[in-house]
Amino acid sequence: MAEEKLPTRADDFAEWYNQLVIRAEMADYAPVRGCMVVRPYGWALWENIQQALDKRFKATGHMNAAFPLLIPKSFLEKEKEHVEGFSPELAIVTIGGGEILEEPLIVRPTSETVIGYMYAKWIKSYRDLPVLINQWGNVVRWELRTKLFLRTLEFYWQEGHTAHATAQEAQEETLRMLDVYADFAINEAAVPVIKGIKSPTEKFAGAIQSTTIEAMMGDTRALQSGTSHFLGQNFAKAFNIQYLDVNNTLQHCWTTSWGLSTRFIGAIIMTHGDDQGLVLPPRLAPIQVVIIPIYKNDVERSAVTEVVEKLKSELGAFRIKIDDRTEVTPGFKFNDWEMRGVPLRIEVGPKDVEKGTLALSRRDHPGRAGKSFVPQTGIASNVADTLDDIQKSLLARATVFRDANIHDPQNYEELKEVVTKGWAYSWWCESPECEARVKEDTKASTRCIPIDQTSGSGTCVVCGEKATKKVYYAKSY
RNA sequence: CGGGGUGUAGCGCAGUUGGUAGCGCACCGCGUUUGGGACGCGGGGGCCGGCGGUUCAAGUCCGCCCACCCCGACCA
Repeated sequence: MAEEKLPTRADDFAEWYNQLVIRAEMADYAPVRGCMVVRPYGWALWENIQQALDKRFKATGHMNAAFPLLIPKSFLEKEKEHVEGFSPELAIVTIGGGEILEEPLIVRPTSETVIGYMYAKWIKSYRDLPVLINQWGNVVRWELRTKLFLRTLEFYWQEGHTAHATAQEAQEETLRMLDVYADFAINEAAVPVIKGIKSPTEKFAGAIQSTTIEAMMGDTRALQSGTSHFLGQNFAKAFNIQYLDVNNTLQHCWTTSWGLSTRFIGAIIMTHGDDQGLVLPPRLAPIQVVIIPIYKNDVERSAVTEVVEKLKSELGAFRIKIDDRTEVTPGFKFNDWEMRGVPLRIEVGPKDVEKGTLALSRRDHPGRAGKSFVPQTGIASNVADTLDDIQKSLLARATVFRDANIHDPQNYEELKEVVTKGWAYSWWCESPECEARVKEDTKASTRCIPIDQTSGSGTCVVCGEKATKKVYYAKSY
């Protein structure tokens, strides 16, 4: 077993995160620098994320497919911004089967190019549109500074790629999928997110416009948790994705792409985690209820086991785990499962057998504070209600925390102060110079221009010029 | 790639003026324990990052490499 205490978040948030990911067995370091192994407990969480998203993708008319890992290097070069954005972080295969390849292959950093190539083959007529495809897969980006889940050389994600007849349709798709991400984040992961538009300097390489869901982590830094891009006709032109319209005129398609990655696991950890460890949202938690039998001797054991068996059948609708390890004490198990973030714990001991009760502990109130004694009868509906309540309270708590750490600086000096301890929400004249100046002075970047903002105008907090949009500035992961 | 740091058991560390390696946790066995991180006894485990040098003798001194971590230029 691991050592007893994690560093606290206040002491060292980065170290808290690193140790927690390892000790909760979410992931581990792989032999290659910057690569991670996602362990079964972490992958189970990812599978629940996948399910929640995939259901939504299907409901909005998308189908899954699989495109290859290897892409001809020349493909990347067909879109100018795209190649400039990605070339520094490409892994390139130059030898295959012992022979030097005539054309090097890149390990996909994202799949716009191959998918664009295929779409050009498949799309002939307006009747073929829209094409709505998603792929679940992995990509490689040769990052310099890595951190488990948040930034690794290889990561797992989904990338949706769609082609449309009109710009408007493609823009609608971009926003539709941003809504899907926000709905997923808020309602499944209990992670409050802000939907917004990336500044031109922060957008995806090759996009006309990128939108994002931004979340605030427990140290107040921002995390881009999902993105959706309107690609205009950039890739359609680079790959000749064309169709004949109703008037028999050849047109370029309008395309989009959108992605959410295993980074989101990091978002969940850093949004809800506390000094005891992980706190997983009930709807996504691999284990929703852990049951811990407590007994001193064989007589007690058989009586307790009987209750546990009954619980097992009554709680069939939930993801449960019975921790019947004999080599560790109940006290150890309490701490262990709290560290792993299981939302609800049920303890069954001799006293409960006698009184017809159970001890129920909520993870969102760690330690003895979250423990209450409840009757065995009606446990299934009690569990359902409690999980639901935990889900709600996690979202509420994270939202309160976020809003308490968004500031409204009145001038540039205040902005510089505020971004050291939270986010700034300020008028921005939309000039890249002001954006760059803030980054230079504070390390905080623009996160997004939120979509939901009241119209109006003010003066740019940096230069004092007229501004019609407010933007979030924050340090980010 | 620039600045700083660290390499000794799975992890965290100690190792004195050079004398052939130890502690805590984890792991294995037995017993007692078990309602908030149990205890006793007994075990297993090391090319001391690598190569070379000095020396009768190097974890320790010298040189050169290598790896990793932290901080600065890029990113879901």
